[in-house]
Order: sequence, then C-alpha cells, then structure tokens
Amino acid sequence: MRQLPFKAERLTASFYDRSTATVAGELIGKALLHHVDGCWVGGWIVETEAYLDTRDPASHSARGQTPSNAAMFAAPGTLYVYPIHAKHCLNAVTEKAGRGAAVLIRAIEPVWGIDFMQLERGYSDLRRLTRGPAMLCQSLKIDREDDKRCLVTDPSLGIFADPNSDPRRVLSTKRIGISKAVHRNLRFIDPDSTSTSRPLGR
DNA sequence: TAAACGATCTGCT
DNA sequence: GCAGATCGTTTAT
Repeated sequence: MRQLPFKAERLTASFYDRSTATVAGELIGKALLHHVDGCWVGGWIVETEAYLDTRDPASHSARGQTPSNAAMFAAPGTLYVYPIHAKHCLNAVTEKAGRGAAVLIRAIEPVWGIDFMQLERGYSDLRRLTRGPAMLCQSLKIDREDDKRCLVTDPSLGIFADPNSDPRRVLSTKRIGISKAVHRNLRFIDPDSTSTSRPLGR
C-alpha cells in the first residue's frame, strides 16, 4: 500500500457486499484515489447511481453476462469500466458475485493531483475536470485496461473513508441519461456540492 | 458485415 | 441550452 495523501481507512469487501442502493448512498463523501505517475489523483465522491441486478432493465447486466460486462458479475469491490460514446465510465461492483450489480460513480470534487487532471483533460477550469462520469475517468486516467481491477486490494487504486471528515447530506433523485426504469430514485448526490453533474437531476 | 444504439461531452449560440 | 460528434458492443440480416 502506498502512502496516502491523508489519514484514511480503505473500504473493505464487506462494505460493497450490501444492497446496491445502500452502497451508492454511503459512497457519497468517500475518497476515490488512483496512484498514477508517482502521485495520488482523486477526490471526494459527490454523485453516484445504483444499477441493480439483472432484473433492472437500465443495468448493463439486464441481458445477462457477456464478455464486455463480465466485471459486473465478479466479486464485490471489483472495478467495472465500460466504454460508451467513445469514452469511459467507472463502477464499483456490489453485492454477491454473480448478481450483476454495481454503483456508477458520476462525479467527484477534485482534491488531489489537480494539476495532473488538468493536463489529462486539457482544461484548467476545475468544473471541467470531474463533473461527469467520463470526465472523471479521463482525469483519473482510468480506461478499459483498468477493468476488473480490485478496489479492495489494489495498492494503487481504491475508495477510502476519512474518519475525521464531517458527514455530508445525501439526496436521492432519478437516474440520468437512461431510457428504461427512469422513475426509480437511484441517483445519490451531495446537494451542498458544486461538483455534481446536474444539481437536482431531471 | 451492416446497422443501430447508448449510464456522454463539447463547442457554439 | 442544444445539436452534433464519436466508436465499441450488440443485434439483425
């Protein structure tokens, strides 16, 4: 384990092995960190979405396991990175292996390695770094090569809790950008953050 | 092998 | 705020 930028406790497999909506809500305020090119890059998670098992029509697992979504069916705490619209989005697998459930991380507040993110993204404006799932992936330099990495044991990648940080408010809204099962409130945001992709959804 | 479809982003207005 | 770009994956011929 590399030296972290602050005193932190890594989330363990038992954190991810719970109801996906619960995990999605509790990920708000946790730190997503990736060690690249000799430094930690990441920030506080402020927006997530729950994608449930194969019965959730909006989930990539809805049509069963395929070569490209296999990571979704792996152990809880596995990283699932999928390509979309010529970009990438990242998820943390939840529940028991084989369920096909995961939490999409949609936005973080950029905190560590901001200059690295600015280089990767080609923008200096903090608001254009991590305010959306594909932007966030590019800032953290995570792509399809990182699919199936383990957030629980990988020394260079993980999600961490800061025991000294103040708890955040969490609001749930409808999920964004999907056409099926749109009515369900499975998107979770920190309403006090300015780094969410769309403050109140829609 | 062709065609359609996204859990999106950017640039321009 | 909106139209257009973009490309891997899936589904249909």
